[in-house]
Amino acid sequence: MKRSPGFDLESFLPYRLSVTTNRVSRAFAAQYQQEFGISIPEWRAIAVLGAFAPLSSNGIVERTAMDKAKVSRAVANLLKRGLIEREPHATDQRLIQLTLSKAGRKIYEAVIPRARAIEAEVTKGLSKADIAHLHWTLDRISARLDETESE
Amino acid sequence: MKRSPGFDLESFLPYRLSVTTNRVSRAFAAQYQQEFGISIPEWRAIAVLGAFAPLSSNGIVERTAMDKAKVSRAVANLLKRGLIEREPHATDQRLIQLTLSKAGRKIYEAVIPRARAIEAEVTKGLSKADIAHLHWTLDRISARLDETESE
DNA sequence: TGACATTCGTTTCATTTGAAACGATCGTAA
DNA sequence: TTACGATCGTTTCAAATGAAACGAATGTCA
Repeated sequence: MKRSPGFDLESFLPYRLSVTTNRVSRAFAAQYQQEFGISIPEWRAIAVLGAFAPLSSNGIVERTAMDKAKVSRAVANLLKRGLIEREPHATDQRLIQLTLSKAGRKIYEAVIPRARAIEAEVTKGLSKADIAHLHWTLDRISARLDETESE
Repeated sequence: MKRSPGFDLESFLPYRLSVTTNRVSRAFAAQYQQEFGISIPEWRAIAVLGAFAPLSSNGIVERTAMDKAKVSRAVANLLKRGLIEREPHATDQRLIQLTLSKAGRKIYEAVIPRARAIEAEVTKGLSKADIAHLHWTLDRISARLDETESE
């Protein structure tokens, strides 16, 4: 009557994903933190502002998969440190247009190559095809989650 | 002088890993929470105790990649709820032998097939080879992190 | 126009988190 | 034996987190 023989947590996919991802996140956070003094939420906000500014806070929410409270706090910090600038939206007073400041863009341009370097380091030993396959796999899983969550 | 043209956060591997993994974790946490009333740290402790009991708290730490504070809290909760039992180690008074109780094993055996089912659901559409490749890829990344961190 | 729901962003609240301090126990070496 | 450092597990503390409440602004529809 003994079921589930030899369940192995270490080969359980959600566990493996979680552990590996957390390690990667830590490695990155350490870099950003010590070299640029920014957290991961702040880095994400800077990244999308660098590419898509001007954006509202909600625009950042949509592009970073962070909830609005987190974005609000990240934005508040970046404003306090003068890395982004805000100005009211022309017609919709609820929206706030956010842009990288001079200093913010400087950090953006310093961080990007650094980020790419760390990404390359982590994926060293993987071929282009391996990496493409990983992205494809993550896409498939995400798609499955979309289906599952909307049931 | 404009560097880093078109950096795309959504194809940035650490970001993708983080977002996808968090979604998977949430989906699982919701299941465990509502069906069995246990958190992810608690579930992990139960999982390794189910397979390797008796274990000390430190044994759980080593097999779950959680820090000892987290394990300590999870163990305290499971004890309070009568899902695990503790008895002193024969020779080393610092160690505490932990085992699943009757009720704990019941939950363990109920959760395992459920966990496998959700895993199967998330990986639906992926072939055996795809999943094997994903595990292999995560192994490679972990190995790279091992090297990087020990430098 | 007015009433009502919705959206935006902030703030509050309870919970979770990891780092560090801690007491207790053990191993080791003088 | 007696120090001294290491290990085990708990607890404390400050920071991060997400859910929910909130005020302000906009959209919708009668």
